Amino acid sequence: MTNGATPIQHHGYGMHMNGMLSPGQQLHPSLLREPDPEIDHHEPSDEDAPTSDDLEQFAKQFKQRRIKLGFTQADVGLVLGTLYGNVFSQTTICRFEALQLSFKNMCKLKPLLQKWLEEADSTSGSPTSIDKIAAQGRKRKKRTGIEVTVKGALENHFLKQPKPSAQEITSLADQLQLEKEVVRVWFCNRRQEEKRMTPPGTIGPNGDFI
Amino acid sequence: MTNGATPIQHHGYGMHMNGMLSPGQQLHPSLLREPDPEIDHHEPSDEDAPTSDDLEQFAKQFKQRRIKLGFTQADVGLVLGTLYGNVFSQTTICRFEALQLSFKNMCKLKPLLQKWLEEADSTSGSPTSIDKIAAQGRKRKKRTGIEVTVKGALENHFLKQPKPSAQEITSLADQLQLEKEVVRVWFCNRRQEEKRMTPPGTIGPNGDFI
DNA sequence: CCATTCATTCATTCATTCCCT
DNA sequence: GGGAATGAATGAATGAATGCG
Repeated sequence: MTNGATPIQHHGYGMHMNGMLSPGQQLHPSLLREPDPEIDHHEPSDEDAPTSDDLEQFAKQFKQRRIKLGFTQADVGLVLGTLYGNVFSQTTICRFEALQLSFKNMCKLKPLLQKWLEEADSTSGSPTSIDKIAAQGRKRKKRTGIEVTVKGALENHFLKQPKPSAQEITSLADQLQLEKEVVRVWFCNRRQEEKRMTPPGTIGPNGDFI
Repeated sequence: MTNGATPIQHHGYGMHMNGMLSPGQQLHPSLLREPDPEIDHHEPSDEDAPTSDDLEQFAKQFKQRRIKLGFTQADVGLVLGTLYGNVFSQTTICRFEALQLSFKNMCKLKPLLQKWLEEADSTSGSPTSIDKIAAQGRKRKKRTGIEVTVKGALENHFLKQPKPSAQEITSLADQLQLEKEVVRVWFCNRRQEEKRMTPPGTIGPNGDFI
């Protein structure tokens, strides 16, 4: 649900109505200000091309400040929308903090988050209307649960061949009793994983980079 | 998970404004080092994956020492925060001692508690004031009380089908006169329970493992 | 005070969209 | 048809409130 608080109980299922925060979620009190009129401030002004270290550093700092200020990841995502017109999900903020985005993507988001951080201090509780854009209706495929053992098999294949051909996918899907599409998507996602700032297997026990 | 390493993160922030410790309680630094004959101490070196037995052993030992030292579970949770930056609730410490966390979670917490245990003796002054970040009002949903009979019904369904679909949840909620969300959360929690080191139904009357 | 139950926040996995070419 | 950005749904970690003895 996500809908904050309405007692209304059932709505059609399968539809989205998304965009929502977790149920019962109450937004940070100071949420929402007006959209910044000059969204277009993308001067090459200062921070261009950050280094990996910059990003790592910033991400850490960002997280700390966010927490101190009492915002959840979801809050931040929403505020970005009201500030700059781009709403982001909790997922994305989470990934940013954990450096689980591509370098390029990190660079893109950094300025937005940075600006938010700078402005976050000013208090003000304006009310808000989070007008969630109402949904649009496509029904989403039911999430497929992949067995651990099956995942292992996929992982093995990936190590041998990260970009299987259509046929390989088909036969693999066949063997593993999965839809072909599911297998294809799995590989897409797995490949993306390799491209993050912190690819699988690069983080030490303490969160240090290797 | 893709890899065994723990991801960066740590949590423990919180805005809790409560004062959970009772006022009278003072952590007293009477440090008695008791000669525990059979401490299974791994070298301070690092954390290698402990076995279930290690954990069980440690948890028991930890509890004993904690009590001897005169700390409550809440105290420990708080001190961890001041020592290492991660505050934990009484609940979490309780779960640790009772092995009611996932194996992975137990492994994560063990080093911290171990370290605290080692250092607990040397203290005497309790430094620190917990920096309370002013939390403010994000309102929490009122806790729903679920009737015993209703719980029974949920439990039955769980045994048949631990992962009900959205529709099942809806209809169940309908039958039981509960909010859909409450039902969904109930199932989430129930599933988690199964994943603890000591799942429901595995403890004998004496607290022994089965 | 400790234990348990309902609830929230953070992390990960499967899925979708939008280019591209 | 793939890659990149991004999200919903789900799982995992953790807590507040309550129960209880």
